[in-house]
Amino acid sequence: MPELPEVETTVKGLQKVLNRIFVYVWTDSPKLIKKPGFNQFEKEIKNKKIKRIWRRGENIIFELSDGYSLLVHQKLTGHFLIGNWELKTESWEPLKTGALGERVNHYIHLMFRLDNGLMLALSDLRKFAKAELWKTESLVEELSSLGPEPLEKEFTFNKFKEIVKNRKIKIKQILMDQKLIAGIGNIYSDEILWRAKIHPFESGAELSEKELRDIYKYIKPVLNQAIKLKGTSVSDYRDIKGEEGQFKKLIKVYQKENEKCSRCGTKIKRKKMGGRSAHFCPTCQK
DNA sequence: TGCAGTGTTGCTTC
DNA sequence: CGAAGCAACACTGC
Repeated sequence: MPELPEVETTVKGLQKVLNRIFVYVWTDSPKLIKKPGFNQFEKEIKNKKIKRIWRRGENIIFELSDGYSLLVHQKLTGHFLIGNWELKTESWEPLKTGALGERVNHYIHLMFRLDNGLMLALSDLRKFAKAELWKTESLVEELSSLGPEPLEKEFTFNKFKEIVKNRKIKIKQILMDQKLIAGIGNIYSDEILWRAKIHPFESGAELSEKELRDIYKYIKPVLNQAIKLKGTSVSDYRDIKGEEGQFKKLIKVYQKENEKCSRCGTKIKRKKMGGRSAHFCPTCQK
């Protein structure tokens, strides 16, 4: 599910577990806990208080007491749910209700019981999501290898130009590379480039100053608008209340192969780029 | 029925 | 060094 707007939406929803304490953790896929092993994870996270919940790129970070931080990356289909359902002695009884009903239950692979009785659950159809428990200090250092946050003031046009210029890789790949710019993925790179009228296969080094300005001009507005609409729902993505994101109404090219470009009527094309799909209008994106 | 495609990342290979 | 391919997994849709 997640690119910056979806993760931002999730982080906002998660604020309601601020100051809560982890009292119990359950998983049916210990493999999703990458650091440390599950047993140690369980031992260390117990009784830690959630002091701050924030986002860096597509990563969700729960800053905990005693100098620990829990990092969750939702990858393709992960999403958090908060509920007040009960824990039975023998088995967990996750959501009886909810946007996707029983379907959701089946995909919950990690659950935390909080000190006020609420459950914090991670649902993840494809099981690509990861959770890691770090010492906050080393996590901060780790995260510093990510590119700048595109919505921060410091992400100026000059900064953007510096990142793109002289890079021979395709502009869409530059936008999606988390080490260059953090938080933009397949959907929003397609959407930004359509608005800027730039072909996704254009190499960064070959873009003119004007073209760079056109791209830059749309990065923040597209992301901000998507945040306002709580992101884009593709298949299983839901916000923390189980609601779908509404940005899909404003999607112009992503997954719209063979539909007409709303600007010029040409059929939208899909073309492979390194195992992913790029969607674009072959007429207005040059 | 089978296979290509799906929001991401990270490893291996050339 | 870069780029490409593929694997992690489960499901949908043509």
